[in-house]
Amino acid sequence: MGKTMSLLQEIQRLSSEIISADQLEKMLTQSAAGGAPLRVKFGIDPTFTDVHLGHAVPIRLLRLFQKHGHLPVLIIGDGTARLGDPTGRNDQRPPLTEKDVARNSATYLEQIGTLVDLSPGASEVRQNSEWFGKMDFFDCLKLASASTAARLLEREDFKNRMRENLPVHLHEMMYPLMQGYDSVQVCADVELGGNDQLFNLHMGRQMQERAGQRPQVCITTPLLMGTDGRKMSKSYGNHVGLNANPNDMYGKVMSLSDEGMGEWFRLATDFSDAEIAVFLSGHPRLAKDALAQSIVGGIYSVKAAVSAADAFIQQFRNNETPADIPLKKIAVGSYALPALLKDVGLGASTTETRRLIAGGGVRMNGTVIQDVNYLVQIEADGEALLLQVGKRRFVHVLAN
RNA sequence: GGGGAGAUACCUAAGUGGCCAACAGGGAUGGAUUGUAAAUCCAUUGGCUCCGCCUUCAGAGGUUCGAAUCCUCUUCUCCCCA
Repeated sequence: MGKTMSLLQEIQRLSSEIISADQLEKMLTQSAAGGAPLRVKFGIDPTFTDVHLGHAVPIRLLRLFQKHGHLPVLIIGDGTARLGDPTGRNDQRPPLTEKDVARNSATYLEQIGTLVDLSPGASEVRQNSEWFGKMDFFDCLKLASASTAARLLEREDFKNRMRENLPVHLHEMMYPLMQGYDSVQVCADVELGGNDQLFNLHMGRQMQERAGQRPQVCITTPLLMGTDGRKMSKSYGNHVGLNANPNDMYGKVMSLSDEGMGEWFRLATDFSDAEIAVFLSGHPRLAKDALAQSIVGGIYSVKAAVSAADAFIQQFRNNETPADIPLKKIAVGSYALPALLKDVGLGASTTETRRLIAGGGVRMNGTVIQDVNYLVQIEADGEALLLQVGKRRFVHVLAN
């Protein structure tokens, strides 16, 4: 009983809303008293390949359930991905091809696998095309009859879009129904999602009730804000990808604004509230270092985290060159510096690289070059040339 | 089906015949500084064979010495009516 209570508390710490906590407590108690493990559903849309730390919050919660003997049921939304979850979007997502979906699903599972044990028996992984692929148009109509236009339009982002005179497509309104139907198909006991998913999770309860099942408990988790305080999103460039290499991941976390640290500690690390308080009362840079190391350590290893921290100090505090610099081979000859920079991938256009040069952002073997017309000789047996743009883009150039 | 409004660079959003490669804000990038890729300040933000040239303002035509701005058609969206 005490064990159930502490699990419940841990769950509450990572969640923003539980519908309902009483029901969850009952389920946990029942399960602990020899009942079946809870089927904890978490759905992901393989719409793009990057899973970031924001997604990791519900995944961490999923792991918590798994650690206590419950069964994660992962739904790969390969059926729903064809239309795209409208949540948080001002316009609809472009539809994906089957190939995109397959590739994205694979990388998703790989990245989620860093946090949750996905082996058969420990988890269940399902694709919702399994049931949606079999449905014909009449089944689809039947699904649509499960809700009403008014009910679906209650959704926050639909309401907003209607108010702003932006399009809301009919198929988008099907999305919550499909997600709800997934819950019916896998007989979910609990469903997890970010707190923008509340509406969709509720739909699962309704549809299960309609189908004569026990309605699932819905748990939403707070959304982890991006490094700049806005919603974490790849398109804002403020995300920390789970597949980022340790050094990048460490650096990205270090770019988090000081104000965001408390929440990141709570949602993305295993530190207790007391430990977090100690960090936050100390020096912000040290606190952020601990945060970054903990995050990198959790996904990779403590060793990787320590070395990422060292590399970071070396590169940004001491302005030394990093250890791993990509090497580009290039034909022997004489190059205008802007064109050379562009050729080795340090800029998208010569106009851009010219600006960087003029702005004092380009170094060659450690020396700032501000002459836009500078000519570089690439010799057959010469030493590797070190090109640097800004503080973190380095390339070695060698004749091939 | 009828009537009206709209589509501008990564995003938001000005501009309604020349002063527009296009105001402003956000973001991004570079520089200075520091406690970090925090904060703050400054600069840059279509391309090129770069002190000049080329291609942009949903798409295609047209009017004009000259168009993001005017006209015609097309595509897409929103609103009102049916």
